[in-house]
Amino acid sequence: MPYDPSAFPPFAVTVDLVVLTVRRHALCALAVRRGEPPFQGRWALPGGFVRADEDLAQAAARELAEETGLRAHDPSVPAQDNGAHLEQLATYGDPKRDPRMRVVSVAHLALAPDLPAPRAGGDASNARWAPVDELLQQGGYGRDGEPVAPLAFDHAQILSDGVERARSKIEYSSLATAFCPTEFTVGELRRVYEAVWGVALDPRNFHRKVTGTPGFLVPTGGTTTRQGGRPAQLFRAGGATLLNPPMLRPEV
Amino acid sequence: MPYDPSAFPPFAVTVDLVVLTVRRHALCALAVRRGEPPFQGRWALPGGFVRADEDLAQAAARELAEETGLRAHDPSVPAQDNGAHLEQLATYGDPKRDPRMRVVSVAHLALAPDLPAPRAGGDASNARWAPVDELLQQGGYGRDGEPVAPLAFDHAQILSDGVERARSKIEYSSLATAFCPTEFTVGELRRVYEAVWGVALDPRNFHRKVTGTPGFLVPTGGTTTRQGGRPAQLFRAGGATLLNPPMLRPEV
DNA sequence: ATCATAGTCGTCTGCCTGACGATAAACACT
DNA sequence: AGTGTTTATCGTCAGGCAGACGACTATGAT
Repeated sequence: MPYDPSAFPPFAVTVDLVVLTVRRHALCALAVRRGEPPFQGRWALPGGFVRADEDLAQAAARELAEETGLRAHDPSVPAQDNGAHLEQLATYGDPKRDPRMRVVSVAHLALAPDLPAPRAGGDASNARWAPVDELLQQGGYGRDGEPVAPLAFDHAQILSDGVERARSKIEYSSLATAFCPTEFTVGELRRVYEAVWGVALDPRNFHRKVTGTPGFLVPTGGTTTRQGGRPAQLFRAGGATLLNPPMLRPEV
Repeated sequence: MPYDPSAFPPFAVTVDLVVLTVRRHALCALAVRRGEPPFQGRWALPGGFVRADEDLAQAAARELAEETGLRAHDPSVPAQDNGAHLEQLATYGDPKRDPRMRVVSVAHLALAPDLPAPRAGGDASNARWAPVDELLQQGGYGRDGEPVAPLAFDHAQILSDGVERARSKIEYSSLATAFCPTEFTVGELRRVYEAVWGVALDPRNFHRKVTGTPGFLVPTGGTTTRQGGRPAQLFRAGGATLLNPPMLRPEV
């Protein structure tokens, strides 16, 4: 095909973000309320246009910072604090996914520790952490009794893909620690797995597995009783990124 | 951010293909020679612009058919013959990746059985299957003694990501069968794993593993001696897509 | 003091893998 | 026909790891 600038159609390119966190034992995603049509008033994933001089990862990191104040974890700086994990998820380009024009969206997945209230342009009522089950259920009523509308555009599909990616990725990587604060206990880490997978795990076997995997956890020396019960050792995430053998997700 | 058509820059969107196959015990990728600048005369991955009314997967399937004659496997039709596996790989959007203009490329990964000669616009000299090691090595000389130039654009990165995806995906899925003809032997399947991973596997343990995994292989009843030696049973790919427990890749 | 809660250490059993011996069935020679 | 070579296939054994679960420890709440 010879090069002809008129031979290709112009696209708008956006990044959309699936920002996941664990709050109150539930896997939650960041949702923002749309202020203008289409889908005005509906919840959607945060996102925005990629700028002319911007890489895709930069655009995703910028949007993440704008929506949450989080800085993305630079993979070259292992021991960075309070940064979210950010990775490209997939790209969605159905010709009809945006009724206005042809938009290709490069979705990214961010995993963040539990945060204070979100902010969207300073307006808290237009951004919230919602349990992913609630965001993904079609119709019906949420836990507060209000009717639930499906997410705008194809964002339910994107969110679903992001959740699936997170579920499988914590199996074979140490990424579950991205949901935890800098220092955390084995029990807190276990509750992350339980929230993301939606299952109950045996505390004894889990403890044996994570403390026995070299490089996964580094003890800080401190202890805490913030969960009640016997004081628990505090750990930081170790240098290992890949878990081998992986953490096994129970059947069904 | 209010909607303003002038607020976003226009992008060109392309699909690039990493088409992998196993030939003569080596993992090979399809490369095409560029006929015009930039990178004129250099090898590149096949690809092209996404059309105005086309989904990304459609565009990838169209390019795959144009370059190889392969039809992409429709995931909803399990027992389809001679179709290639096609999946989205990742999206590359560095502002400077194409010197002409801002191009975002949605790379796709295709796994195909060994094919006759490739064709690129009917001209065989402009398309070839090349061992991925050869395409990825920087400079130096290929096996035929000719100097090796790096792939055009960021295609070395894309190819490298595609190979890594294929290597990890055959661990926990039955995708290795996508490299095989419709009917194949356990030994042929083992040689696929050996070529993709670049390791030697124990034939006895491999045989035990694949024949013992329910749904992976279905015996057709026939046998063949095309590999020499004792006749081997022929199999077809079974319905299972996920391998649990996975096939373990040897260390190092 | 007693209870509830959470954390930590052990034990046992079964499954899976890696290492490897042994046999089987073809073909290519002599 | 016999011998060697090649590939396929079955078996055995030991070690590692996961699931199930018992036991004990150290807090705070009542």
